[in-house]
Amino acid sequence: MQEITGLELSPKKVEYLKFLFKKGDLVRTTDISTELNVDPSTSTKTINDLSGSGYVDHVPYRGVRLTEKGRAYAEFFVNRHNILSLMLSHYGLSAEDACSEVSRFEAFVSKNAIDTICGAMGHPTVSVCGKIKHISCVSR
Amino acid sequence: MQEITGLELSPKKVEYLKFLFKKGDLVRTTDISTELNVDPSTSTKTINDLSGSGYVDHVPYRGVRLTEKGRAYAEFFVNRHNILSLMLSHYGLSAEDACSEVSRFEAFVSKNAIDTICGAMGHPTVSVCGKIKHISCVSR
DNA sequence: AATTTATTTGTATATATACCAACAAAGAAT
DNA sequence: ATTCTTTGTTGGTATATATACAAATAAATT
Repeated sequence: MQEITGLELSPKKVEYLKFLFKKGDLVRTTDISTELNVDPSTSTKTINDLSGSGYVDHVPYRGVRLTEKGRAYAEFFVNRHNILSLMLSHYGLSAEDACSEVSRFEAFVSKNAIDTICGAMGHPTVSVCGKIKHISCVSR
Repeated sequence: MQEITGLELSPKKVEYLKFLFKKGDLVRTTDISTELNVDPSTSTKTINDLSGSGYVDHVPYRGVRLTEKGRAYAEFFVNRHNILSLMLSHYGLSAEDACSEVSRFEAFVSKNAIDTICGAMGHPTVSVCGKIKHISCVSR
């Protein structure tokens, strides 16, 4: 498995993986389109992209699920979101504001930066948005 | 002058304004292309865009300068960069890492968030990247 | 089997970015 | 001042991302 830099995927694709991770198992492309407010054809196409680069397996007309690689990335993406939200909440942003602010820029924050921030925080396990796991977080 | 949300311009356009602000006066499109590592044709086109939306004045074959509006935005962009860099440096990132990390995502952080963070920091005047001014920073 | 629903494919649009080649203007040199 | 050189601009083309509508197709339901 290659190194995660954190900058591999566009903001939208990060959303897709986080949603698939949250749902856990086989997910229908229509569920994705509902959740992310896009046309079903859009989610199918994006899923095809993600499938082509190995993040998901897609059985047409059946559903989508994360690959091993996709799961690892999704897990990082969720942690990244939570760590950044926690950070912003330390500077006076409400949970909701922190969360929505982070959603806009999280795709552009590297794994290196997240590992460093996470270490400086003492590897917290709870954020304002959800729990934080530390599977892949290198101690710094 | 309309309210600044901070989300008006793309990352590249933010770079353009920050560079123009740094240079101060009339700037040649070629200087921009050199600084931002883009083709001269690219900088000319982008400047035309920025001119169309009122951020710069462009006299073809002569140069570019910020409008009043452009200057106000650029000033905010520089402050935003510095405040975010300072924030990341609080979590163990070096000045260079903080600065380059922030460069990637700063365009997606709202003025509201920056004002809040800035207030929580006690309106610092110095960052790891440069000085911070507080002209337009609403106290929170 | 027929109909309805879900999904995919094909085509199309919009934004942002950027390169190259062709052209125009400005400044310098004769 | 007319040419030469440098600088700057425009037009054409291309990529990546994200999106949607309409048509086609597969699956599920009656």
